[in-house]
Amino acid sequence: MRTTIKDIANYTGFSVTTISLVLNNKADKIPRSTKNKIMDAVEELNYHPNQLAVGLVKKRTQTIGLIISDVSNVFFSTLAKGVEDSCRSQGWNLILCNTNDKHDRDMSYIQVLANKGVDGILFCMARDSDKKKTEESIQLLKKLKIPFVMIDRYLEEADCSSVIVDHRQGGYAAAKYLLRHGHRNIGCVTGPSGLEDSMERLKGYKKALEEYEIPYRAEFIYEGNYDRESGAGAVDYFEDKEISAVFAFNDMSAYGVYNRLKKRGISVPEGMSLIGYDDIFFSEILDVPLTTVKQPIYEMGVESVRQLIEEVESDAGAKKCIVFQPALIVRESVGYGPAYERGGRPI
Amino acid sequence: MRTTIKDIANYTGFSVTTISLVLNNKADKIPRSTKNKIMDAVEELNYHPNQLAVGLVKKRTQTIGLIISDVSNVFFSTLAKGVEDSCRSQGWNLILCNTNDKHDRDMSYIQVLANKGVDGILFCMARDSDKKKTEESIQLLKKLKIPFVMIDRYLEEADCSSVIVDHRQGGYAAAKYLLRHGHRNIGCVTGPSGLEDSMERLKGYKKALEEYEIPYRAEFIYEGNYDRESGAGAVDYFEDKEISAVFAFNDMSAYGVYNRLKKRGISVPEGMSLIGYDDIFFSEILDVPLTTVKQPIYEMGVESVRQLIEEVESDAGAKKCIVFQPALIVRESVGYGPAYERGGRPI
DNA sequence: CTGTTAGCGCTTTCAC
DNA sequence: GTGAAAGCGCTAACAG
Repeated sequence: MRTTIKDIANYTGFSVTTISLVLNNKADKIPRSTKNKIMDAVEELNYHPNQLAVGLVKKRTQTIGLIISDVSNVFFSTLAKGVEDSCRSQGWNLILCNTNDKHDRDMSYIQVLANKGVDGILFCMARDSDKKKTEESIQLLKKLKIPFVMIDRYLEEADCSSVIVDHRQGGYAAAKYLLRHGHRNIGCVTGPSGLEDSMERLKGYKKALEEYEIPYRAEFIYEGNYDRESGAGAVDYFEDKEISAVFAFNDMSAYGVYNRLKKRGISVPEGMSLIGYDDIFFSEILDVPLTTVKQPIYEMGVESVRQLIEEVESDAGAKKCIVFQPALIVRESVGYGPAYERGGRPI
Repeated sequence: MRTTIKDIANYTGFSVTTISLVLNNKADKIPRSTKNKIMDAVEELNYHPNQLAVGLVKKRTQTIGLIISDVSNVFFSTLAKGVEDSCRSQGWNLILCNTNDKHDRDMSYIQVLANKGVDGILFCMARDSDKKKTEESIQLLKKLKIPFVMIDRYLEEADCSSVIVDHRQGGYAAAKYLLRHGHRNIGCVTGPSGLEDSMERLKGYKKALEEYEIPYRAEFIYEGNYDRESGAGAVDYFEDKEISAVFAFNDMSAYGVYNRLKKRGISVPEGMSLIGYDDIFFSEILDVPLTTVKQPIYEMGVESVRQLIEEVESDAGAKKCIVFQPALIVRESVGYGPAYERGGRPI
């Protein structure tokens, strides 16, 4: 049997109250000598409070839940790492929940976590969530009165904290970098048109064009699916479009672009400039290291925990939307375009 | 305030005992009518038992802890996915613990998990654990009487369950595949000589040579560090060794080999055959897709949970060492060697 | 068939 | 300064 607080009481001759008091640093009026005796006994009997009992009475467990779709996806595993590191450093624990992007698992995990008495939830909503499902999740969370912060998703209506990245800025930075290098006809390989992050990147791209007073041309946009095939398909599609650079909305499709170009004997960056998004680990080690846009995923994990704990500890607290800026990672896949040679307008 | 069992009792007019009985399916003698009333009330008041209270009295939490060094490492995130999936399907939960390979974090997490009342622990020991530290961890686990299964590490002495992969077999399979393709002079790029998995792969390699009655030549072995640089260094080292194939002990170093060969104008598999180990995701999408050895990591996660839960539920139960066999994934990086053309001895 | 009661291990109010 | 006692929400003997 584990040592309990009673054991310490018996062993030292004090009451459980006294033990509890000194263990919880509420022992203003208890003399050093008593404290010492108790601490010695704790050490000697190797006492560690049963956190189930503590949680039951304090209604705090120092535990949070992380709901994501799939830890084996590098985005989420990086996030989870940040979350876990942040938890540990503050003495908290983490319950991991994979939903495989199923909304009903979101729902059931929220309930399970509530039953386990987590103090808060970090919530990456399932991708299959439409407006109604989203609302349902949020509603449940609110009914259960569990503090939560949404990750990678911002909801105007839902009064809650979010940690997101500014994809528009990411798209803008990528496009502008290309423009500054003298590219004017820039093809895009987007993600599925339903996804907000893809749409935002596109908006950023448009904004950069506007700044350069270059008309937006729909035929330069190829709707992809964030996979290699999309990249390859885009190259075929762009064949007759006189494009000097491609902005792929993620590295996977950038890689597809790269391979298909190579197959056609077009080299990067000489024959075509290429920029990606995500900075997945092999982007750095390709033959032509990929210039790309990196999201501070780990930091988002860390920050979301900070925000969540703050809300937990202050009971509610101010809801915030924390926006992270992606960073342009310059490597070797972008060269100078025609406008640059003609005396472009580098800012 | 959350609905409690008392609320259900008041609402229905029955006692908490009766409620508890029907909720726990121990209500043999309770009439349908009563049951129905209770279930209706449960539904209506949206009652969910507080698992902290349940855990406190039952001494079971349906929760396990997973101690690994780093979720953001793809090996562990894949494992974690298997573990979590397996937990969910059985109604269990998972507390995730990252140690960054620090032994003292192993120790503190074990204690924390115990305090939280987990029913068992899946334990990937920190890499920095020497014999003494290893013993210390195991000792603690045993003192705490927490069922645990070791992952990726087998300890003869420690009477406990393990889930491991047969790296010797992996090394054997890779080497034999090369031999069957007519290669006789096969270079190896190993991992650090201290790591057991690397040593095991080497033993498998030797065993295959023996089977073919080919003398083992120490100069064909290049000690690497599981990184790209190791692969590049190996190519330089092998330059004057008349080797027709390289067995890299992981895909990262295989990739290093591949790149350096390319730089030297040697093509794979025409100029040199190459085989890797791990099957990391980009091995498949390289220009020359890499033939490699794949560990069933996800399945190991699933299986380790199965074993752990079995031990938890049977109180102790039989300790087992579950050995997984790696699989050879044949792609395009291995060609035929000199012995094959001279009429080799394919089995 | 159902209810009373005694905990599980802890915190906290209140009294001495 | 310290302790008795109530109670967190639940389960499980034991009665009846």
